[in-house]
Amino acid sequence: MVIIKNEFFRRNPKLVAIDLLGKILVRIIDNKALEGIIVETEAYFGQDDPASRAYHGKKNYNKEMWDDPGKIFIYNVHNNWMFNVVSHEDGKVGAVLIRALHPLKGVEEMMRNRKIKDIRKLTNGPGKLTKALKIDKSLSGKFLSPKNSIYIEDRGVKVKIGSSHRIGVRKDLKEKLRFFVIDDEFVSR
DNA sequence: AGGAAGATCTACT
DNA sequence: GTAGATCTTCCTA
Repeated sequence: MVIIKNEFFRRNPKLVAIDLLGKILVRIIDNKALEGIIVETEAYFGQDDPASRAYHGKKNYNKEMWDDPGKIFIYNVHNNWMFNVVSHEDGKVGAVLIRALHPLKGVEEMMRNRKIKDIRKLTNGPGKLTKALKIDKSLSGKFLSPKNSIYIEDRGVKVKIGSSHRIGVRKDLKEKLRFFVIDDEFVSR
């Protein structure tokens, strides 16, 4: 039961993406905890990464990526909120996108937020998990912290990790930057 | 004012 | 499994 500190995110986003698998994302709503194991992530770099939001330089909608590691960065795509954590070494730019969770606690609450009954479709995609956990733009720019009702814990869960190219990306890098837990049914696709 | 977006849902072959 | 409609932010003009 260790809450992850901001320093965890002060390194290459690829390493952060790998290390986040098996960690627990905790979201507090009305004093109740909604929890899920992180089972799918993607790493994004800065201006040399054509798939990154930061590729075209600093803009209003992406400026958080230049901020300190550990900050939450949220953007909207097709009416879906994408949940990222700013991750980079000093002087660089980058973020890790959380793509899927394996629900642990507060499942009833999440189903109500999503208005569905099938648990397997509850949090198996980036836009789905933000709705289930009531994450939206208002959290963008805040740090992961119990103070802000959202944080990540390490409970020592061990997972088998696989990798692939990123999803939905038009111009991907050669490197494989999507990481997921092997044999977990909550991984998207 | 117009358009595009790292997705999701639904309805099928 | 794949294909097509969807509809909200936020960008560029």
